[in-house]
Amino acid sequence: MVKVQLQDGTSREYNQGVTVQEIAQDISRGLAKKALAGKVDGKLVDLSHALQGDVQLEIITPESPEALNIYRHSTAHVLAEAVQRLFPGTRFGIGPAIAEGYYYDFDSSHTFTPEDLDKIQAEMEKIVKEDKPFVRREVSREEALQVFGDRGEVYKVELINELPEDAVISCYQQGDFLDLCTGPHVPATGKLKAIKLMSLAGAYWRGSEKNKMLQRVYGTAFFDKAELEQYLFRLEEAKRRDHRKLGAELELFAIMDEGPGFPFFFPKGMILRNELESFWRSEHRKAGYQEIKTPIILNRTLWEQSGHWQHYKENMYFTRIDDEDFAVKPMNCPGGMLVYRASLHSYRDLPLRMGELGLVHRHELSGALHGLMRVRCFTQDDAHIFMLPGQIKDEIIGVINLIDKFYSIFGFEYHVELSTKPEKAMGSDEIWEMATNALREALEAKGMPYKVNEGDGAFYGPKIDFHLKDCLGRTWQCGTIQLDFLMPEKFDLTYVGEDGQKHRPVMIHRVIFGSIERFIGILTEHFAGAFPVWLAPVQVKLLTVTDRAISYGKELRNRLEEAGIRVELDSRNEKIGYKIREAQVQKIPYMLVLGDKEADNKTVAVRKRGAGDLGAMGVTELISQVVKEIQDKAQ
RNA sequence: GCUGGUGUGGCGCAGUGGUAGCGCAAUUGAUUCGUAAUCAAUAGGCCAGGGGUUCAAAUCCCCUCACCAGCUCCA
Repeated sequence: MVKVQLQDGTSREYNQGVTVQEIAQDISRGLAKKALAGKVDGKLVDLSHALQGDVQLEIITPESPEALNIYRHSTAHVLAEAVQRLFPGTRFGIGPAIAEGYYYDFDSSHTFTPEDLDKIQAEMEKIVKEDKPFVRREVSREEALQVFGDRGEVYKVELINELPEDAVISCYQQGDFLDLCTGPHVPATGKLKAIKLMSLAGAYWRGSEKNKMLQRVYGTAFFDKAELEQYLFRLEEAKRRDHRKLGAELELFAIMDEGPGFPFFFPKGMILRNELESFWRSEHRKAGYQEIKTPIILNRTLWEQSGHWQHYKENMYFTRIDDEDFAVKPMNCPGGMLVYRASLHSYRDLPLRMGELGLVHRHELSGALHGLMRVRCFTQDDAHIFMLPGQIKDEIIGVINLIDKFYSIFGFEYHVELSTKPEKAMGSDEIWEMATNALREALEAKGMPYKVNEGDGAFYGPKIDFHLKDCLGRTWQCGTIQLDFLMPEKFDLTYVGEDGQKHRPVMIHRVIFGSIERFIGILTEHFAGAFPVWLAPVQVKLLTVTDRAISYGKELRNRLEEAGIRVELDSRNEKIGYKIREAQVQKIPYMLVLGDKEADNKTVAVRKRGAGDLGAMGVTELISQVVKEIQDKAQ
């Protein structure tokens, strides 16, 4: 007999070898029907898993957090089987569940087309109807190599060869499709209800561009059709927030064929930018920063000294001036170093925080460009903090706090990553370890959860990265804090210590927005273009009902302008509904409807974005309300 | 950079070998009207660019560019 402790705390006894499915059946028919998998002592298993000893057992149903991944992973196997049926000879890569679905990588002589996706999906639905069981089998390494080797599955063989010595090797089979897989899976293909193939893309085998590019099919799956529909609807909604679309509609910016990756900012986009910059300047003044500006083009010798010439060349643009090599700056730090070095510093001056809104240019791969999120020239809200070794932790924490303050004002959620020494790096392992530990300590002192991103640091130092999400949930690095012991060395930076001797300062590179361009992209998607009043390019729009209200409209426009409000007057000969619609589409926060009544009583009829018609209000009252919202940076 | 897809007036789209179309926007005229689209007229395109096939190309083929999705890479 085995004793099985269930999730609700109760225990039951069964004969040895009882399966999870049988236990579910024993508990209730409803549960048995819903059951997808089991969790034995914290480990996910199939429903067919037989229990050999006393265990704790949880039955995985669609309500369980783990269920969707198992379900989607099983769907990926069905996708592979469908491809095997329709395109014999296809070799299989990997097919995991991912955040919003699953994918499977194929190596096929046939190039899949979007039309093929429909065919494959139809085949998948057939497989679902056939309700084939997923059968697990544990095999020896030799057998696994034999089986997959015979089938010509070179990718599977490569995976098997790299499994650790003591790994349990398991295979799953449904119908004629056999896959190397740890599982678990749903009991049979018939469990898969709402499946949809989404897209097609190339993907390098094992994520390395040195390897062959396979064909990846992305799909998703849900427990029922309604959830799938809802997901597809949400996707469509999200696309409406796309900053590239809104940027054009709201006349914020554009990227033209004449400058791929080099954005143009229109007057309304500049208002947004300038508001962000002036907010940035005032916050940084408060936080003890000074501001500098360094040139965009600097001599080759500087880039050799900084190491960029050796480590960053493929991302840089070059030019020649008077027969000498120059480079367009990809980073602001070398210029910042020269500014530090231009004067003598005492330990009393440290920490010295020098900010720079610096325009940098980087040659990004053409395929990587993406609206404002990934461009070839952008403005970093940079700063370099020069400090004593003993000030490191406090300064890092200070920057973390500043970043958090900024992101909170916009209502952004973010996650943090710690990036460690990359392959192409300057400096010794010891220095890197010291710097990485300093960053880690600061994060831990703040009690901040973080993910480690091995090998993703800058070539001169490790970094803490702050990631924000776009409308489709893709994350983009914005803020970053990089600790650097190497540049001060390379540039022979010094300060005079208490002892009268020269010492080496430590430095931090950091950005808050990251790139103003990217930040505007994120901001646009976050607010779906409906910017809070303080950022809105047009804060108040005056709408006249008839031409009789035009002179009152002009008078009001002057009053609002004097109060520092960005205001536009729409005095066209159009119906009020038409003007409202246009202002609404432009996502203008305040509309003031002006007719005979308002002109006679010297009031305004307020229509607020998101709230609708608020009725009449005195002009002074309206002005003070708008001004307060601007000052409070209300969302 | 790689794989696949797309490229038609400012925007959204139709048009698969035989004189380039629709809606919105724009311009002009009429209408002076109270909370998401008044009516009418007019104008606007070397069909991304280049080369080719054909009596004939937006449409078929080749090259280039840009964009989209993903991979790789990074703020």
